[in-house]
Amino acid sequence: MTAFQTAVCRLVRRCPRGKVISYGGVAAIAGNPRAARAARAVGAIMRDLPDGTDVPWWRVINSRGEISHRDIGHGPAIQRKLLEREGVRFGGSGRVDWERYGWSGE
DNA sequence: GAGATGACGGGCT
DNA sequence: AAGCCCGCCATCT
Repeated sequence: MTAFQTAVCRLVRRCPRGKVISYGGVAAIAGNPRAARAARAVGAIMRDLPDGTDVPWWRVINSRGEISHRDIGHGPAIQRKLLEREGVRFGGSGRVDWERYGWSGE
């Protein structure tokens, strides 16, 4: 475990149910000054999380408020269901209301 | 240490 | 609106 991974995981674990945050946001709150760029690294960490982890990785989405994964097919469906189960509503364009569900680290 | 990689972001077409 | 491209970061080879 690197220091960066530890910081990111600790932060995401604090994200409350029914809330979401962007990859860039995680990097920023985790203390990375180049958040917009470090976002990629955050994604890599989420990707490597094992099943049964205590890190709510599904609450981490892209800056547009949608489930990204760039270009996958069925992966997003699982994440979306997990979020909807917590009360997060998706708009017609498949996006969440950032103002309503966004988390800023409190 | 150099090159490749990708759950990203932002800007341009 | 949808897609493409480029830049940067942490990691892995």
